[in-house]
Amino acid sequence: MSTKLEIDLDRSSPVPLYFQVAEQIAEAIRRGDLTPGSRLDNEILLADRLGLSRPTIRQAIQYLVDKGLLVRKRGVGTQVVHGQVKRSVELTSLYDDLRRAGQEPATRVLTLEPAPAEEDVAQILGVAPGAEILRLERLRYASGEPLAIMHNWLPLALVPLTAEGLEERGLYEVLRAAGVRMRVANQRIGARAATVPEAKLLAERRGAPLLTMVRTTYDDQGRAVEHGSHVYRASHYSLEVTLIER
Amino acid sequence: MSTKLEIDLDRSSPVPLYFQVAEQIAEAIRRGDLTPGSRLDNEILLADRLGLSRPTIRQAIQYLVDKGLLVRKRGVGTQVVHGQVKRSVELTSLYDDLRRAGQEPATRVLTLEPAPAEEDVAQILGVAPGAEILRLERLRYASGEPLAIMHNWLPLALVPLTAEGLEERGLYEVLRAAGVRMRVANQRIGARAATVPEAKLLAERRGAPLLTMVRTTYDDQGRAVEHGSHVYRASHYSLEVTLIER
DNA sequence: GGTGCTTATTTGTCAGGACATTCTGATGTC
DNA sequence: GACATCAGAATGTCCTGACAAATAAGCACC
Repeated sequence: MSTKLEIDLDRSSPVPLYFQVAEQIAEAIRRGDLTPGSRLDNEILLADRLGLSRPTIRQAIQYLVDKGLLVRKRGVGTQVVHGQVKRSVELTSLYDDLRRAGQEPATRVLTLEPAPAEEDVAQILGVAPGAEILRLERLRYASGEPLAIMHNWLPLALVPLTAEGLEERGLYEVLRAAGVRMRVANQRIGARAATVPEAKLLAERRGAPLLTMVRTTYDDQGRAVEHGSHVYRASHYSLEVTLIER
Repeated sequence: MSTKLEIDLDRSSPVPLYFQVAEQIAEAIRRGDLTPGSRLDNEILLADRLGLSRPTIRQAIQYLVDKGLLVRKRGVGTQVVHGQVKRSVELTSLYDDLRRAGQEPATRVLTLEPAPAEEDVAQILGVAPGAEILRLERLRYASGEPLAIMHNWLPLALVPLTAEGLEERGLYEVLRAAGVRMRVANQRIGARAATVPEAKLLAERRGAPLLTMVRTTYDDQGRAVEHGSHVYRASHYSLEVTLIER
């Protein structure tokens, strides 16, 4: 199976060589040039052909193995995985997900104000109880229908937020644009029946099943940057997660 | 912050050196010898002190960065993350989760029989429509209370399953013990109201909110090894997921 | 006193080589 | 014909060495 797999390298580019290789292999898989189950040339041959060292090739392949596109087996070789692996787990927001799905999302900001931190939220965000934090409440629509009620709490000094900005872009996008580098998120996903006010906001019956998600996001340094408690209309939304075991 | 951080290496052990280093650093973090925010010695110094090369040290650190325990910054150094990062995402089953939480789980096998594959399941598992596959239906209890109804479909030739085996161990444990190496899982999580038969089995009211999960698990090669459709009592269970962005 | 430049430190990337381990298939033996 | 043994091939681990890029701190200059 010696698919010749053309790879162009640009040594003057600031993009690392291993990443250039990885992207072009991934692209070949997406395009179908590399079919599931087909074997890649061995690392030494690849390195030789591209004029790179074996560690660089290994780094490229390792990157794709971590993303779940390739499988390595010692003594055998490297293969493209069978089966359609969806895109890997990412730190995305509901807004991003909806946009990717082609449904133009809309947001109504219900609350955006500083407020003293309740004890539990204060502990999660790592601030003193009673300290001022930003409280944010939004209603998210997709295709004109209400979809989710979203509560968020953020450290006050983090980033300047405006209602206008939050109605045009997702919270994550705003944070990222402001230079916040989110790295770890802890999510607890559950379900419960809608209360009367929730039902009213979401155009559901009282008692309708809601999907709930409580999430805390940490940055680079492990500092909490956002804590959110959201409810989704189960009839209109579900969450997708892909797990990859290393 | 020159925490001395003793690390013993056993060069005669078959355990890779980078892994020995990684485990002992992780252990030091767990023990509290390395406090959140503290900086590790730089890679070159570490390599020197342990008599290892820098790539080996880097591999050890990279392993822990991927697990979310450490953070690297160019020009700055490597730090232990602030904040309690729960254990990383893993391919675990409900059974494993319950056992870890100290609740002795119990299982009642309702159905365990070969059956012709419906079209949708056949496509997911990659077999011909109408081919024989194994259909499995279980009721899972925790602390004596019913918790979940679990439907699974598996390729017939995969592994011999017995009702006795499945009442003593989780499905994942049985599969793993039989040499199946699961690597990727795709989960869709949602919620809906309980139907009457579901409510009866789970000791809930009709219409009670249920957490639903549809999952397909793939092995090493990307072949589907299991497809499941489960419902959980939302009042008694929630899912936890940790995302790490690389 | 503040601003911009320089410099030291640290991780990121890359090269090339050596040996170990594991898996597959072929070969040989009983 | 079935089983054990062996050789080849591929990835896994580990080494040494070098330069690049980003960050932070100190320093000179205005």
